[in-house]
Amino acid sequence: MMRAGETQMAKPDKRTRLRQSAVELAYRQGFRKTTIADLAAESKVPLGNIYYYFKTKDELGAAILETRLDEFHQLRDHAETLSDPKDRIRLFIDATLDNRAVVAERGCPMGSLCAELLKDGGELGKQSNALFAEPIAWLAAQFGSLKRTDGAALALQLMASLQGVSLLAQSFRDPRLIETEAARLKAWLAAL
Amino acid sequence: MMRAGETQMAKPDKRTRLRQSAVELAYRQGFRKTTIADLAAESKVPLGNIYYYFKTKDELGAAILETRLDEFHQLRDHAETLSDPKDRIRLFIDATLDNRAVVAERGCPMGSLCAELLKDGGELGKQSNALFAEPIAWLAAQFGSLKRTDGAALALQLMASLQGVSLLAQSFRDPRLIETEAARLKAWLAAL
DNA sequence: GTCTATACGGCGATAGAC
DNA sequence: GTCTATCGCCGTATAGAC
Repeated sequence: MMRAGETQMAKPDKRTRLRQSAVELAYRQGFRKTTIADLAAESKVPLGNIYYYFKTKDELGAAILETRLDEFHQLRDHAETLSDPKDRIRLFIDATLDNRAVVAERGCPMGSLCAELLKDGGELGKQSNALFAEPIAWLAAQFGSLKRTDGAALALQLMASLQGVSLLAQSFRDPRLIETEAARLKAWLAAL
Repeated sequence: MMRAGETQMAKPDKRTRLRQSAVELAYRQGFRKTTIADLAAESKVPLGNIYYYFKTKDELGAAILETRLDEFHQLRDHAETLSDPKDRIRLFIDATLDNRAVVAERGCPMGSLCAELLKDGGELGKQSNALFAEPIAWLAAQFGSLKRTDGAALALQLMASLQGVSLLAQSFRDPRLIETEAARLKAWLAAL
């Protein structure tokens, strides 16, 4: 039991800490390679206790996906405070650009996770689809606001470029690839 | 000692069978998820005997990378029988396009392998770099033959698009994404 | 709700007969 | 070179005291 006075100052509750640690570990070393013992060490929650919050490792994977999707939702909500659809799309490109240092080390937070879960072939692979489907649908809507009839195609093209360059930047451990491609994509966007 | 695949023997020897089965299994279900027992079943080589040919699982991984790199070399050699650099690049694009059905199921044979090995964080991840580095260098040379000074940038751009769309096609299980992107890339190439 | 100890299975790798 | 049996470790998950 928590003593009085610890409540306000305490770390986030265990479920939240577990989710955050799981997201971090899965991003750093992969979901499959991350063991419950790893998670126990990172989150400082005893191994057996983890199962009180997440009954299986797959439930943990679902929570990770949910967290990553929430991150996109926050980006989207921020972007929608801008009135120009091109500015909104620029903000999306900037999300990768601003993260280029870590992307060059670990890959795209969404893409590398999807790639892994898709190969694993379980139920999580199918669920991971939303991580691409939602951003693409949103991007397509933004391109649609620009009176383009090919919004869906443009959204796929943009997403593919960002995913591809993230993978290449990771392979070459070189964030400059992302700088180059982001600049090109912004020029392309401006010219649309 | 003679290695099969380098001979004209009617029936591939065990080493070759093992390598081929390992490539197939790693592509179908991932390298990490593939167990030596899986490989024994697929190749019909008894489990213990596998270790006569490959002392560790990592050696098997290195053989898989070598095989995938050889596949690119064959494509490159075929492409270099063509005199027009644009035709050579088109052949490279066609490699993904012609494979779109299986790419939409399992991802790009090179890209999905690199992504997995990079996340795993071992020595194989670093070795996998050649799978991107060689094609990109070759593509850059082809663009260079077109008197472009930005050949390296164009090569990265093309490779990123193909890798990205392969991942998206896999996620959506839809080979048509590859058709659309390949058509766009060919038009882009023709207009260079 | 929390935590220690452990069950149970599967994995890479080896031993050793043939 | 080949193959069966098995070792030792490590993974997920559970038992059960507190």
